[in-house]
Amino acid sequence: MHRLQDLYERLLAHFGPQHWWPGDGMVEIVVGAVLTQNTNWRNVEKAIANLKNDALLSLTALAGLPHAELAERIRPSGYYNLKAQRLKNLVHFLVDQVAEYGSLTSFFAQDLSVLRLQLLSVKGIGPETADSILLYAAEKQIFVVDAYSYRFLSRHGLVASESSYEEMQELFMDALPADAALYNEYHALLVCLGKEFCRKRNPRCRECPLQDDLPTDCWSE
DNA sequence: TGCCAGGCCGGGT
DNA sequence: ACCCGGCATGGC
Repeated sequence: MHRLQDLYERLLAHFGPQHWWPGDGMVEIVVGAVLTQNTNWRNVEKAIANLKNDALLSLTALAGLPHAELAERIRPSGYYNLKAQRLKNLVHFLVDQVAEYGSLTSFFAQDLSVLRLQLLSVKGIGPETADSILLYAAEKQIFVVDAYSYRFLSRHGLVASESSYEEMQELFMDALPADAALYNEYHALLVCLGKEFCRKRNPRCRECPLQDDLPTDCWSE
């Protein structure tokens, strides 16, 4: 068994299943993926609630909403002008795809690598956002790498020096069975671990469930 | 109080 | 090909 599989089992045993984005709809997942860029999820929830309360959580509603009104709704998630534009870019792209393929589900049924390149071509959609959409909305077998993933791999000596996003992604995907549900949980567990034990100078770092495997006290540094 | 959160882009070396 | 500033709110 690969080291990364063992670490996964331990994280799962400690934190339990996280069940990220369990079925609130593809549009909500897509919107959340953009809004959570470098932003606390709690702030994103407020923004999504604003949209949901006004029945704006659909591609057509979002596409027809003026920039200022969208920005106002998503204000709590931060970078609201920037994200309003990025959401617009993505929504317009998806509306075009729905027009061509008939539905979001049909569009997402395409080949993974094709979808990924298309998403990355939308301004404001980078690797992590694209992969989050692919994994959590399209349910593709793709591992989502984030800031925690690098610290995790680095701290456990699984990457020598700074690696690219794609290199770290390959590391996980080569070590694990190709399983979207597994990738989903693993990513969520890493975020969970990071939130609790990866804060800089966190005095609770010795309570980290993986502390036994670590050479020093705090694996965040 | 200051620091940070589930990044990405554009301009400068 | 990297490095860096900008983007912005809410929570601890």
